[in-house]
Amino acid sequence: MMKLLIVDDEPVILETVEAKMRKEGFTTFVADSAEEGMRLFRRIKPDLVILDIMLPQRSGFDFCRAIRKDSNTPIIFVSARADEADRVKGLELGADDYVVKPFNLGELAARVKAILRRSTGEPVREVIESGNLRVDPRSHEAWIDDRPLNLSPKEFALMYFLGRNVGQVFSRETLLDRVWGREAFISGRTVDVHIRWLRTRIEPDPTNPTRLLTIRGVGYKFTG
Amino acid sequence: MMKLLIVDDEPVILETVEAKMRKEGFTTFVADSAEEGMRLFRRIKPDLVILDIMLPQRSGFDFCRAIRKDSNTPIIFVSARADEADRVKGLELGADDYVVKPFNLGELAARVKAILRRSTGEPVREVIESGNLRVDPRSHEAWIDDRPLNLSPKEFALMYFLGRNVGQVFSRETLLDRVWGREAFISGRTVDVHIRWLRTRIEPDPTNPTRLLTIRGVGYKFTG
DNA sequence: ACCGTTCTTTACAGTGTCTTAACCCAAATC
DNA sequence: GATTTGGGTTAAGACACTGTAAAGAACGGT
Repeated sequence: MMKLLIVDDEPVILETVEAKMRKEGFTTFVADSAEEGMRLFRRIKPDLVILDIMLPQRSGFDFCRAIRKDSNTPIIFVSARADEADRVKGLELGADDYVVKPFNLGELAARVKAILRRSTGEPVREVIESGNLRVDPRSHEAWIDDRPLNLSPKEFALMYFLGRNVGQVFSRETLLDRVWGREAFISGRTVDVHIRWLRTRIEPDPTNPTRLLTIRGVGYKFTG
Repeated sequence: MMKLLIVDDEPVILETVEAKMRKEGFTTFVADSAEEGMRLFRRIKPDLVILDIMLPQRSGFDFCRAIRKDSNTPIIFVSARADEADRVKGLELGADDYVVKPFNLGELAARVKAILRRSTGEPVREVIESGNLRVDPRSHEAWIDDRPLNLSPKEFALMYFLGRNVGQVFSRETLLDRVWGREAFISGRTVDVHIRWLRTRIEPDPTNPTRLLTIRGVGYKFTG
């Protein structure tokens, strides 16, 4: 999970921003001073920093410089002033974005996501080939012997995941966690159903599977 | 010695860029408005222009047009926005490169040198052809079978982007990020609408698309 | 200042997909 | 062999997602 460090000397800002970002699914850490922020930064190595430049004694700038000295961690500046000089100074110091108070929380969240998307790059999406099966996440298509299999979104996600981990057994819980997502509170039996559907697509005889196997009492595995 | 003309209305940018370029061994001239820039341009005939398109009253675009009217002097655009439409517009007007703020000074210098090195370099903007579809960013026109499509700016930007990435699926979020630009805080549904409009232009039967496909739960892709 | 174009939002309808629940069967356990 | 446990299978309702139209806002040109 992505970790955010939020540094601001106004408690109210700190709280509201933290609440919003938690709701958006980020893990948050907060600091109300540059010193505390720096300590936290070194310890938790956040994926992005939301930083109020107007901390006392211009220490926001110092903080930014300190971070930039030995990392490329994205920084979003937050400031009460629309002062152009400050803005430029901020960008020059290596800020990735700049938001002026009062700001919209949704907008801030959107910018955070946009930057994280950019900096971390898209997750590696590579084509999977296993026997006569081919799965291409970039075009979101899958084939068997060049015959397209029109998988539904979940079917595709499940197939892609199993295809990346050929031969490994996964419990229903693990599959729910990694294919459905952590927030999914879903009955484990749902997995069975999707497995069945996948079988009807990739197995010649879905009732006697040869590639998508059940390991009784454990889970499922794709043999390749 | 190579002469650079730098045009930007933000004094701090002007200063920092000028300082860097001098240090890199260029002779620099600066202007903080399009008018002043045009005067200087005629007098000193620089080898390259670094131009902020976001000058007041869109005069950056006008300036660019004016230069292109009677010279091939390379131009590097600098902009606060990553907006695809602007980018296309810029390339259409004859920009040789396009740098988005906040930019790294070293990177800017590198681009300047690269462009000057290939004085008769390869064009950055390329025509896209895919089946009977042709998209030309220089003239900002698109055709199907030589029949012009009269795309609106956003339609064009979207078509151009998808055309450069045939077969790849893009989420609404990604499209907003890469076609609309970083500053866009826009409902994802807007993408749907533009997709629909594009379909009415390039699909024989927009209700049953064959080239501009929906990947349910994921996004859209252009198959070519 | 007006008008036409383009962009964005919103609402609603239609439809594909997901999840659940129920029932049945097979395997393990006693 | 009876009982228990786990998985297969199916169908139906709930849900989420997209298509589409239309209205309002923003923009540019005259």
